Amino acid sequence: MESVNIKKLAQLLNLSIATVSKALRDSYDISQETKDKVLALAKELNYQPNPHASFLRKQNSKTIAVIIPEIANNYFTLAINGIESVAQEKGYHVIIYLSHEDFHREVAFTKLLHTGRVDGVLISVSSTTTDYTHLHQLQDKGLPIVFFDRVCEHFNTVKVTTDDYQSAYLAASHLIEQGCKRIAHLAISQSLSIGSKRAKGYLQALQDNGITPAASLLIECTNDDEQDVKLIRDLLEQQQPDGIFAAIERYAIAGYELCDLLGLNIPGDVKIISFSNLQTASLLNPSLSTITQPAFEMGREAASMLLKKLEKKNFQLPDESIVIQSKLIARKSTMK
Amino acid sequence: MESVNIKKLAQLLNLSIATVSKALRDSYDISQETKDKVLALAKELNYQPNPHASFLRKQNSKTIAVIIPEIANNYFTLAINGIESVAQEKGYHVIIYLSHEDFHREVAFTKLLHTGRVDGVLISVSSTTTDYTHLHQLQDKGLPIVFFDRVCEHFNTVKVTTDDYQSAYLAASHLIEQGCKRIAHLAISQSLSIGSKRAKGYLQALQDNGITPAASLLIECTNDDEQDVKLIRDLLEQQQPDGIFAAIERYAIAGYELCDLLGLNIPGDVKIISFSNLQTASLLNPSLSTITQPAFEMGREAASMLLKKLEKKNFQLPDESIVIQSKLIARKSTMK
DNA sequence: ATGAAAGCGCTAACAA
DNA sequence: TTGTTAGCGCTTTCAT
Repeated sequence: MESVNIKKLAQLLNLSIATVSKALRDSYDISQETKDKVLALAKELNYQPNPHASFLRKQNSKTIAVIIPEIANNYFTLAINGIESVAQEKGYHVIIYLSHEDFHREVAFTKLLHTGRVDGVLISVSSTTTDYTHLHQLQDKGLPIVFFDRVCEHFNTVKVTTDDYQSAYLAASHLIEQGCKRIAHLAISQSLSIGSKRAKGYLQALQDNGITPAASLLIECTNDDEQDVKLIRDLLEQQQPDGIFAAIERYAIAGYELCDLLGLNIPGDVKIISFSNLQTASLLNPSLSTITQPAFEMGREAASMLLKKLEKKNFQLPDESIVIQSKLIARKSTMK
Repeated sequence: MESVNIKKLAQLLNLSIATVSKALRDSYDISQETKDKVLALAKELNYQPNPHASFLRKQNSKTIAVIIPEIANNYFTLAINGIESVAQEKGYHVIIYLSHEDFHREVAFTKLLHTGRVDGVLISVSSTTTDYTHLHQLQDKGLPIVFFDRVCEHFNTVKVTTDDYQSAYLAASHLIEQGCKRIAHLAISQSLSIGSKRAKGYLQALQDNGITPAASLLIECTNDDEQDVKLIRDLLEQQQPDGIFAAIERYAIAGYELCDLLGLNIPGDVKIISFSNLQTASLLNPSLSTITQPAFEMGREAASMLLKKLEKKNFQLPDESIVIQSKLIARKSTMK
């Protein structure tokens, strides 16, 4: 790779390397004339500063890491869109790491970030993460971290979430309003912030409406499709719920498939509502009632905070949650 | 960021920097004893080599760029999964760039890659890209480029595609078999490789079955949802096709929504089949017949070739197409 | 207004 | 077997 570097520009212009460097950053002790010459040549040769060399001096890489559990997931792709929109605007590069819901991979990734590869980290933790020392170690090294969606509550930084408790409460309440009595919750790992909040919202809604929650109706699903199918099938067959509130889209999809298989009518036999960012929710058979998360905005907000920290020397990431509301959209799957 | 570097290790161990460096890469002229000491301390302090400093010497960043038009798209997320699986296995980092179907952004990204930020590029070009000089310039600098899905036919490198022509031919043939006479094609930009191939396959299938293709039934859709809706609506209302073959998922979704709106029955009034990697194709109302692309495998294959080139000094990327077949899955939307 | 030179962390050629 | 040193491309302080 024979690239154009400052040295070459300097040679061609009969200037010193230092002068060229300063001209490129528009330093005020370089004459306009020289600047013009330098800029013109730089443009002509498509000069790009070497980011690695810059890093060594400036200690910044203009790169951020995004660590997420998976990517074939509408929530996360929309969040990435939000993140990328901010990154592109500010000239940052985005490295994507997929933990595949595996704590050990997540730890391995963070280890790779200990030395300058990125300037900051956006993370939504894996469902098997219960220990956050790998992230604390990163933070101790001075790397800013911002959480989104699946956050660590007791971490001194910004955490961008949606109103999981409230939305779950509304989802369960909606099922009750539509006449459901035996409402099941397909929960995601209770060690996740979103898992416990959504479950709590569900439980509270039942209680507030005089329904005693049954342990047999609160199913903690997994990351394994096959196992989830078994769990949900058992639920449908043995517990005969008349309402299902799915904590994530994947569980709702499995629910649809199983109802199909078992000959259960939605919403006649069982009504379903789910946290979901599915574009085709309204085209499903029947259309799926959803709690739609502000995925793009969450990504955007998380990235904005991180980049603000990176760009403004006096700005510290506050220890606070930024909550952006979800929307409940009732469709046919919860119709009376 | 006060990180552990080689200097610090050397000081703590009373060794020279060079010795430590060699011990870390397991050089054979360092004693086992020294190696053990070095490795132990490195592990204890969680030493990570600074990638930027390494780059300056070794001219490799262990990073690849993935440039794609968009990410909220099942094909691309699956492809990224494939790419990431290879990258993770080989210890490479993946930077994602989203061109949002905009040629100028694509060019801007490639400009940023001219100086060592990445070792190689995987790209699926934007639908507004007709000029490939930005990519030739990159290649001229010695950066290996591998295309996938939306390729540039006349580019001297590996191009990973699916059998677009053949699959389109099959899709159109399938509609004919199901009794369709007036078959429309919702085409994607004809300047894209996939756009023209899919259209050609469609046209050939009609001709081979004694149907004269009508220009009014070949609609080139756009990147703008609103405009597409108008185009498809006009098609449905004015041309009354009894079959639609959509080149990409998004057009089929729009078709579903419009049939709903216009009171057209699928598959009674109009049958629909689409290139699509939608997970919920079978849950739509009615379930959608698809040509499902081997997205994961395509990403995996493209990344494998690129990394092979990066890792093996004597391997040159051949000027060839690697074609992985798609599968036609007939569902209710094309039922007789 | 311009240039010389040090140094960021690392590797590798060469010396000891 | 270990150490010294030059240099990757850049920024920045300090001369000139």
